[in-house]
Amino acid sequence: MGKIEPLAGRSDESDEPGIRSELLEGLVGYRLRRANGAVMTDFMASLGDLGMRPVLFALIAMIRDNPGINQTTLGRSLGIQRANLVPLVNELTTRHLVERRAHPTDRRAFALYLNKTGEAMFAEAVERIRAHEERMLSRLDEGERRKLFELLNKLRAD
Amino acid sequence: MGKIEPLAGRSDESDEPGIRSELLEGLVGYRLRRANGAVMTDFMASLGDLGMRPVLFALIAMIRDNPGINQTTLGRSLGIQRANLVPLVNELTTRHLVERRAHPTDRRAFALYLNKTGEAMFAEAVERIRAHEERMLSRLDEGERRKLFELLNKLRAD
DNA sequence: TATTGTTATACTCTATAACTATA
DNA sequence: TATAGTTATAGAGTATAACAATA
Repeated sequence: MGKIEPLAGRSDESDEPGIRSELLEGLVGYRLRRANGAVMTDFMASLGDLGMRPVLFALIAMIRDNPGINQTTLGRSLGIQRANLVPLVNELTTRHLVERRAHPTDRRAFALYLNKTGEAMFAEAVERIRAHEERMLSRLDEGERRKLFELLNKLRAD
Repeated sequence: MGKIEPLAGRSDESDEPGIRSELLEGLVGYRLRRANGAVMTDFMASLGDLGMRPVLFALIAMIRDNPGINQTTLGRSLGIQRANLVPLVNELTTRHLVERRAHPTDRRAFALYLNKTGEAMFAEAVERIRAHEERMLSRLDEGERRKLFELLNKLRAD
């Protein structure tokens, strides 16, 4: 049979007519950047009016599922540096979504908890994110979705 | 047989022991953000000393494969807004990697070209990116790589 | 009127170094 | 000595609005 096609049989994957972008389209880094950008844009369109951003939701979700977690562990879990976490947690406490309580054993640390307002925000956000995710994955069947997650997981080396 | 496992059979995908992150790990948005971050970090570690960043390389690669392209088309092809493209192209011209020439038919526009220095930079960057990409995809076999690209492409709705 | 390139601006994310108070 | 949280700061990506020159 013929030669192996570069990717999916398309010689020009750019949306711009007459513009070649095969080189970039063949790079995971580029694909991830574009896919990530598209998802971020839809996320903001879906939850922007709540004042929710991807990072803030990640914090809320982690604090909810790990009540009493401290900032260092939280940051390490999400790939966010301690220093960059501070203003984010500040934002959440200012908006009364999260509480900093005294840590039971370590007086250097805070124990983070979601409060009532935070729980309500989480519920509303999760609901919207469900629709948002469904929109992003709409062209993939169940098997493809599993496969995508599996492959993205294999990619992660962090 | 038994119930369907949520994802890949792991109940806790966090790297932090005792920390639950199933909710986030089940979101494409989160997976893409983390994968993208890991790839960006390795890219900078691999090409940072060249003064190369993912966006700059994307510009160079596109100008190389589309000599004479104008800034608006370039930006649209890469998902970068015209206004944000200006300082990036400025940086490339200042470093003598790219030239702005008069557009043959449209006096409002510039025609962008890679010059000698730009070609050399492109060659060196491509070589390093090859190794970088291989590193990122090392845990995926050829079939998995094809599949990943196919699925990422299906995801893109931009 | 619409489009190209541009300026200005603001927000967010990320990275680094250094400080304090506790461990 | 090391760690948790913090402050300060700088770089980079992204978004919007508005303008001059040209189509």
